[in-house]
Amino acid sequence: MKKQSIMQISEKVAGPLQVIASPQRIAILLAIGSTEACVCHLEAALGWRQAYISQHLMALRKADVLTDRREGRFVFYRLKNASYLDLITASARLSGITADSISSLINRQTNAACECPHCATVLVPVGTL
Amino acid sequence: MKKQSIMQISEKVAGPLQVIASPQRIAILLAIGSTEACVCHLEAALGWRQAYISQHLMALRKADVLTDRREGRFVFYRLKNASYLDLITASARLSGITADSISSLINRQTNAACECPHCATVLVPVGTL
DNA sequence: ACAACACATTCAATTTAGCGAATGTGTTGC
DNA sequence: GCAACACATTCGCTAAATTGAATGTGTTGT
Repeated sequence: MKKQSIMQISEKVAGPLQVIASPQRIAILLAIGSTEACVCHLEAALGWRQAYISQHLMALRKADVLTDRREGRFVFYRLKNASYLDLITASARLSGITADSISSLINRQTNAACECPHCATVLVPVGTL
Repeated sequence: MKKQSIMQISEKVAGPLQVIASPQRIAILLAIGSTEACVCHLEAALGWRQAYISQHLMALRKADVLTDRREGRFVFYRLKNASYLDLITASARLSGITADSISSLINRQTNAACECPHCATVLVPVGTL
């Protein structure tokens, strides 16, 4: 009874880790951060092919890590649970990375190379025209 | 500069996660817990082949997760950094597992089915003879 | 309705991890 | 020294994840 239990629990615990445990997935989650981000934003931030990003997003969505929200032609992704960032931060500490260099990546909200409504609005406020 | 940085950091962050992210590895780390454990202990606790356990231990040792200490014929393994248990606990929370059911697994020190010096000493104290 | 855009999905090939089987290494007791 | 014990390591096969290429779907503007 106890021996079954430890493996049953371990399988559940491993679930979230297995989906996240890849450099690409980590980079995506960091790029999304605590806000929401569209695919074009991630394209600009990471410099990868669109289809490639969508593949990872699909996996993270199926694993219940991300939620998506459609707004016109754009689809915005957001962490379903902010604790995933804590998991990443904890793993970063174990890798000898300072909390600062992580949070500086997490907190960047907009990307100059991204043309989506969210980023564009911030970059070109109405008052300047 | 920034784009390179996010992938460099992500690779480092993914490191510890990739080694840990499997039900077997999680079970081993839980079985070791915050103390040290010999291979025979893990054999008794998990019910796996010895060579199979050693394979996982080897991987965890190469990834700097575990340290080993030889004492006679026995080799005792210990977490190199207790924060790995925090990582597991954090992932457990994300899986909807209570902290209690995790800590109850972590804290079991001895195993009746294990014949190693550590367990045997505790199970048969000198005063009872 | 059609073209352009933002994103999703499928398919196939390559790479990689998981795991059993066999064998090797270091230690103790006789 | 040799046999028994505790553990480590290598090899090879199978299963699964990764990723590029191609294509599909939904939305907007005209």
